[in-house]
Amino acid sequence: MNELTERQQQILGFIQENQDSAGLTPTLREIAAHFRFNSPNAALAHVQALMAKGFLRNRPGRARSLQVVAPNAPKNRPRPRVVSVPIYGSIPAGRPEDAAQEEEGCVLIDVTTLGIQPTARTFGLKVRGDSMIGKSIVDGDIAIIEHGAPPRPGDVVAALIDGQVTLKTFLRQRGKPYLRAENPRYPNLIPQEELLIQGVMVALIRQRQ
Amino acid sequence: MNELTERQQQILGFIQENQDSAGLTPTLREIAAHFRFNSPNAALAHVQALMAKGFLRNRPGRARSLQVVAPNAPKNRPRPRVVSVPIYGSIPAGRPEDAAQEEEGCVLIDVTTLGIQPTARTFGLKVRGDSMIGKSIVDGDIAIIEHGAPPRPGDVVAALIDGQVTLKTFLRQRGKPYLRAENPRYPNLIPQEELLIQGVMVALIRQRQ
DNA sequence: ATTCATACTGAACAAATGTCCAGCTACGGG
DNA sequence: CCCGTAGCTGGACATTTGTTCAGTATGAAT
Repeated sequence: MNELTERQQQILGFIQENQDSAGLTPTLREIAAHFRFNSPNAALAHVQALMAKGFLRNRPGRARSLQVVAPNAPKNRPRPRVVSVPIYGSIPAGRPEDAAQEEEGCVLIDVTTLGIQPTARTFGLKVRGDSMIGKSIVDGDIAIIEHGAPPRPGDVVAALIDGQVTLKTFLRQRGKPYLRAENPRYPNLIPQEELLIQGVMVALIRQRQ
Repeated sequence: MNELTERQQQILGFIQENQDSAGLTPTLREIAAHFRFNSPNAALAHVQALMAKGFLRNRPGRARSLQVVAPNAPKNRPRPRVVSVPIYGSIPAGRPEDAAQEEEGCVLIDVTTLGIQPTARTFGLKVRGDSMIGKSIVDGDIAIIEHGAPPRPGDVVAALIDGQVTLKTFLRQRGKPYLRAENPRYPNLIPQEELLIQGVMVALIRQRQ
């Protein structure tokens, strides 16, 4: 990986900061104005060097099309589709998108990682407690749930129980569905009414404490 | 909050999808092309309606300056920065960016989720085996490693042992570092030479099998 | 029948923006 | 001394892009 000059690092940082804060990719003239260049060509020269070194790419001739590329990413790899997955601490009732719910940020994941359709309604569920420790799902983890997907036996699902959404393993016994906790300290759940499955867990994310 | 017409919802969604996936805000002509309008003015009319209803804002006269304003989202929320994290099955030796390594795709995660600096050198490591089951890290998981971060006692680290990179818990005993497997079937590792730490695990991702 | 809102078409223009060319200075290495 | 690289200046041009104006069609409400 080529080293960046000091000026190149500054310019790359400026582009990144603008995209983070204003959500707007700066133009060559805006970059030139920031660094007090008298010409957009100076900015263009640095940007071209950064592109040659694999830190930036653009769409030639298109306005504000600079994109920061992670240096270790393979070249010309089609950029995977990212979905923004809201994370909920709990979902007391109803639909994930109810505004009254306790939202705890979001996470961006590409759909290939999740193995789901880009249009799927997906949300994250903050795991509380240790009922799923047998499947190495621990307190604080974030379960990525695909809403509306029909569960298969063995799937970890988000189910609505007593007005709370909780994770359990979905199984069938003699054709009847039930939910199994993966911790012997918790009982299985055999619903008397129709089971309300919010969705199936498609991925798990654990963050550093 | 004003209701959106069907077409307005479609156009808003198109803008959001482009920003999420391509990271590039579409122009009025690109919106018109997508919806097969014959005139950018049609797209402009919808965009102006969305701005009047508070779902979009722009910088007048500036290219690609449409920004989605989520009515329920906090104001001025900084857009999360996504890093593309390459996933390696193993890292036999040396540096993660060695091209000869066995790469198994990548994952995009925003840096806030990872809790790291955007410039950090980060890679994913496919977990093999069950040596870390005591910390609920199982075979097939993807450990997101921040390269070069100094480990603290208790951190899970990617260490180079016998030419292989493996995950272990980093600890010190009487000032000397050693590595603990989180499975009683595996011994602790007290290195005779300097410990080669590739990085610290900052997150874990588990995908549906 | 009229009015209003929605959803466009068509054309033109000004400004923004990327790109190119020619050129300069300073510095380090051979 | 010469060459290559980095880091700019200055200017010009082509293209992209936002914006404006005038207009039509449709459906719903009055």
